[in-house]
Amino acid sequence: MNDHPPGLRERTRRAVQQDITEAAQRLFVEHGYERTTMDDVAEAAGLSRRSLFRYFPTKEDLIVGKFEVLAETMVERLRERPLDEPAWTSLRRVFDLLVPYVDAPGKYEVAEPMQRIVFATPALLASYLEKLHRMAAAAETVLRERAETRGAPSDPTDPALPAVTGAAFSCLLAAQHAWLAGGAQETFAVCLDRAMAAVAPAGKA
Amino acid sequence: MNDHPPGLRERTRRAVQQDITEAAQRLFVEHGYERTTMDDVAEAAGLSRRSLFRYFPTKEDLIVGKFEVLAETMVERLRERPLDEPAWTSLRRVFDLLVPYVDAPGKYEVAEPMQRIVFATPALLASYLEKLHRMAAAAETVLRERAETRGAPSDPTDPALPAVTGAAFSCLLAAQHAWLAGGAQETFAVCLDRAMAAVAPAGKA
DNA sequence: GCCACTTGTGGCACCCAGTGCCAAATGTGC
DNA sequence: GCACATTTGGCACTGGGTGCCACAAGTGGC
Repeated sequence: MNDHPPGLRERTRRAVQQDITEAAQRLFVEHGYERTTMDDVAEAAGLSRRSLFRYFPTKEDLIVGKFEVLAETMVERLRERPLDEPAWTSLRRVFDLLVPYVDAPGKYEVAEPMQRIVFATPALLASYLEKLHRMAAAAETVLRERAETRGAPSDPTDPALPAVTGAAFSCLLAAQHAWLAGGAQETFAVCLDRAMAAVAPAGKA
Repeated sequence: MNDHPPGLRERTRRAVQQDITEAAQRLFVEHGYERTTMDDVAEAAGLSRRSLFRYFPTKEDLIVGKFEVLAETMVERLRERPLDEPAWTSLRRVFDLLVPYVDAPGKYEVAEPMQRIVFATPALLASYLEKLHRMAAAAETVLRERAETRGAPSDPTDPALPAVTGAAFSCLLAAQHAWLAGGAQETFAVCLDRAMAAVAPAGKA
């Protein structure tokens, strides 16, 4: 709705946001997530606690906040997939969006400790799982629309579609976990392929 | 380790716990989860805030706490399944443990609003998803052990097994959601069957 | 350049979940 | 009954998060 070339306002905001995440991640790696307070982050980022909360509404968002944007991009990509493609394949292709986030050259050193922190911190893991769940729900909606334009019944009370999309996201999570456990010796994309091949639903839903 | 016949101590504790959950659920249904404070619950249950936190370490546990026990029972049941049974089938059978919690006669009126609250409250949903994830991890461990006693390689960095167990739990979640959406016109067990049939992995992991 | 106007900032007080500590009450074993 | 362990509740404190408000800073019109 708003595609002005990014004004100065917006750019400084993004810059500050970037500064904050970097400062926060540094602190989290150094002292641990739970032992780092929002005051610490604010001080390290050079702004007031009150303003910090205007950039990141919750502490969790300092880490898992970026998935908000990702979810939207994912939905867009999903719409662009060929209409006759099986849902499972579409989802696999859409997950490629995550790849640059984890094993792009150079990104690993940053992404890896963050992911470890997420899996090690109950509150963060919970928040992350919830975000994934919302992404899955959004994906499900798109898939349902597509099924209908293709001319399918798609009973909203039938658990088949949510089950399949949910399973796909479980594979995503399993792949992420395996990638971490294996010390990133394998590509994330390879882990993802393995995980999704292991489940590979029969029904095209 | 401790199977004394439940002493008086333990019994009163359970009774109080029961009272608290009932009071809490009543308040949650009446005023909503987030607008109900722990002080409110304490007062309604007739004990001090401080003691309330000794029975339920977090507010979320007032609702999703019971899953702790459930997870243990699930693991036990999983061990009792025949060794040559495919993981997917074992998991389906184990999920039957949940059935009495949701559509036992009479339980519906209590279980249904609680589930709605969980799905409607981000914090609760997150907490619930995390518990499911832990259950899945526990199940995965058991399945891995079983695979090994059966004489299988089971590389701990292979995402196949976690993917399959994760997918199964996704089906569980989808079934629950569908059951709620359908106003419980279908049995929960039926929803579960439908969801798991829709995914039905090819590899036996 | 000044003037209105909108937007971002920081400080303050506040709410609520959760914890450590301690003294008083209450139950348990002998 | 007494000595002991456990439970309880009060209190003060931490930390995440919000509403409010006064003030600074960018923005646009002239």
